[in-house]
Amino acid sequence: MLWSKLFIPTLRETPAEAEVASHQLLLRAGYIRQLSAGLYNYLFLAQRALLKIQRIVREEMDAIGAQEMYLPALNPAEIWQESGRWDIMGDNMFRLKDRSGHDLCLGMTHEEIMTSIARGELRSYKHLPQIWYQIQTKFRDEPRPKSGLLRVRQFIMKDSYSFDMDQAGLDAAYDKHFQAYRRIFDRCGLKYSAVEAHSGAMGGSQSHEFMVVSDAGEDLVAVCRACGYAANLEKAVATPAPPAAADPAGDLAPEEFHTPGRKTIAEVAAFTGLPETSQMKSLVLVADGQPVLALLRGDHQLSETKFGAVANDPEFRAARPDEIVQWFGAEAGSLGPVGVKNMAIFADLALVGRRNMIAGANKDDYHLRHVTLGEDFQAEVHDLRQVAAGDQCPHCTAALDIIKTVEVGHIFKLGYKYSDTMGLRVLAADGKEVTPIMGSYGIGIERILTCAIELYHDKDGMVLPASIAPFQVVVTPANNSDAAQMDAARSIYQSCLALGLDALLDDRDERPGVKFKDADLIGVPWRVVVGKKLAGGKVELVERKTRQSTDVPVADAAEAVKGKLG
RNA sequence: CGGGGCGUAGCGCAGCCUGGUAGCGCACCUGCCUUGGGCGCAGGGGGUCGGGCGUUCAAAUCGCCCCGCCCCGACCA
Repeated sequence: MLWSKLFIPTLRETPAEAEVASHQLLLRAGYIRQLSAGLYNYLFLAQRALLKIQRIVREEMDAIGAQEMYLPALNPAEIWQESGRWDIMGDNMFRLKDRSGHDLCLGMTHEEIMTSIARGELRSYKHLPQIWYQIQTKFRDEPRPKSGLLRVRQFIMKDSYSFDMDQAGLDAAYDKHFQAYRRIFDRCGLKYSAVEAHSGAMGGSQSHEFMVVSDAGEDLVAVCRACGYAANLEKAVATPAPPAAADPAGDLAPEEFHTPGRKTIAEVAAFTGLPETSQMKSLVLVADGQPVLALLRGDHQLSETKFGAVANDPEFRAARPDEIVQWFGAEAGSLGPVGVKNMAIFADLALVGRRNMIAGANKDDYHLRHVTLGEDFQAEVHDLRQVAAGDQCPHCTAALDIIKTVEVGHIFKLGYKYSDTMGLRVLAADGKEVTPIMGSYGIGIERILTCAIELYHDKDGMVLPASIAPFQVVVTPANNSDAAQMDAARSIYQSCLALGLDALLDDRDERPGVKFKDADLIGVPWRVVVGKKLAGGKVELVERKTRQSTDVPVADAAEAVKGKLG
């Protein structure tokens, strides 16, 4: 295509509202423009790159036998009410009414719709297995859209759903997706890792997230550099560092002592001269309308995901100050488990085997020493704590790192949640009715582009992998008013097209510096410069990534580019 | 939702404290010039100063309310 005819509004300066590199470059390179918070216009270049990504996704999905569909984004409330997600999704779902007052919503994912298709048509085990997918726009009323295309309210998602007769079938569908995802992200040039993930409260038995390491990311992942263990922090397990001080030995009884004004773990540690690891942290939470006391080692953090799963209420909340006073007779700085009878008590694993710790006395400005789990109070023991950097890897005992990542894909075994609640049944070979088992698999299309930019850019712009760059090569005549240069450039451009390359001819009447800057900015992987060396029959072939330049004869230029692109 | 910041030409900003003519750089248009890393000269166009109400002879500037956007914490591809 001819650059002079295209709409590629590059910016010399970085717009003030953009913080992360990919957002800045997408704006500067003329890929996108913002319409509103979390809503972006994808201009020509973005659309081209996204189409290339979608093509790769399509090819790999088709290769595992998945069938593409196109489904409504506008959904009736009823189908979401059937699965129960009309209420669960809360404010994250865009809702509206039609002219006759019926409730509708904009789809966030398509489990319900896919299941509704299946239950109407799949009748026999002979119809299974099936893998269905779509590449479509999804809507989520994000509490906080941010970071350019990383977290938005309308985005393109590839989501697929598998239907199988049994667990073994699901395992096979899951594995097919795992392999297909590897091929997709490899072809898009991403550096990523598949990590064990939390599979949600309902039914999920196994789950992996495909994560790209990036400071722009919001997901924390615990990784072991020694053995390769990697897990989302929501799910990660590890052995905590040992307590900083040994517990007092002996079968001691709890003993009250005065701690005036000491409310936080740190204040009590300073006051008693004992480390935070010698204390029990008491948190009061309300799950399913019932109060729960959660106990952790003083220096540990509660994992909200783990607690939500254990308490069977992912929407749990912290207790209000007035509730705490009502239930404990003391304020939040002086709470402990001893004598608590009116609620469930959950203790974290790290408290097992500990003796004679410090805890609140349920009396303002007083704490207890010599508190021991199982002797001075009883509790259900669960894994409640969030893993911290420096904890020991559960597989090899090396120290874990915690890194920031972006989730580009997520696969998980749904189980029977939708097929069961929405009444999907087929007849098995023995004539008995069976509920098929499902899997659900997503990929964020824009996130692939965003992550590629985050991973591959320099001070001059994007350095996109050729597989997803909007153009593979740009032919740049240095001086438009030199007819010989223009003729040669046009001829090379035509040859590139004839070889099937995605080529761009920068025929703009601009100075060479402008053309070079723009080409660098938008991230075209290869550039053919037609300039002074034309007198000697040569043009330059320049690689965006390395800046390496080689001279090639005019007649060979197009073939040379094709060779470089493989 | 809680906390913080910002809103003046397409972009980046100054002006606001101390009220009185709306300004700078880039971009854009015209002409000349120039042609290997965002050239130079000359001329020119473009503004509800986010919106509303108020104070004042007079408001971008002071006060109140609202809206929008960005950033930090609770959610997801």
